[in-house]
Amino acid sequence: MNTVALSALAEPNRLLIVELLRDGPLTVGEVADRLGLRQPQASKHLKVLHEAGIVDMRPEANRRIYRLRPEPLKEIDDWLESFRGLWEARFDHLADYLRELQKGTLPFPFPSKEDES
Amino acid sequence: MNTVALSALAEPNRLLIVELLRDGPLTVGEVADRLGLRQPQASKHLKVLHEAGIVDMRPEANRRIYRLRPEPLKEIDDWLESFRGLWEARFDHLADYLRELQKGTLPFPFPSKEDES
DNA sequence: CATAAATATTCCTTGACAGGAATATTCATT
DNA sequence: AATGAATATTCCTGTCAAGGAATATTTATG
Repeated sequence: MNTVALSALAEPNRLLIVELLRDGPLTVGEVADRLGLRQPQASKHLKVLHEAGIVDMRPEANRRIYRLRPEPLKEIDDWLESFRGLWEARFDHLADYLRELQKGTLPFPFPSKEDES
Repeated sequence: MNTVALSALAEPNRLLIVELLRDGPLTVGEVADRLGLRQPQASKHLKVLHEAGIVDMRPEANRRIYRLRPEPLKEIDDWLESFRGLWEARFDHLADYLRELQKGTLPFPFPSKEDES
């Protein structure tokens, strides 16, 4: 998998920008206003998102309108698909599992997250 | 959304570690071997993944066995769900759309990605 | 043509992070 | 107790990314 899109999304303000653009295209100024960013930072973040292919841009007179592109997000989604089995494990045989657990015949009784240091 | 897991995954070696662990738990040494990393770097990356909640750890005598945790990945997956409409747009009304486009009544005939500088 | 609005870019500083090398820690084995 | 194996931690260094401030660029408008 490509880590370019992930790096771009790992910055909190950029993640918020992406969530904003989910509801439709916005100009730089609108993004800056709604997130309380200074204009140059909004421009810079949008530039990073653009270079990562996460947004489109189209000039409209004075302004620049940025719009979300689906492809990189879909790519991450596709990657996650190969992990979906992890949390979609079925509970059809939960009773059986617990029985085995009690007999102490199972290999991996991991501690819960909370038990760890 | 939380960016902790995203930051952890944005590092190429860590992303590879996660892909390795998809097929089952591994020790530090096994991770290092399979990715051609030095042991300390493997330990450090696993530490970051652990702090991000992406992996479990359980000591086994001399070794430490790391295992993937579903929760953070599922969290990202859930977040992406709100964007899925972007690439699952239906084409039922494509003909209508093209007709409107020809009449020049539509607001957003964006340039293609390739047209951009 | 001068000015203002919207946006991009540059420069600077600071903090985080990754890898390398060395060392510390923990546990099993003899 | 001494040694070795597996792992963690520390220290160092270089790189990179983010925000602030200032400035450049582009376009509309009077």
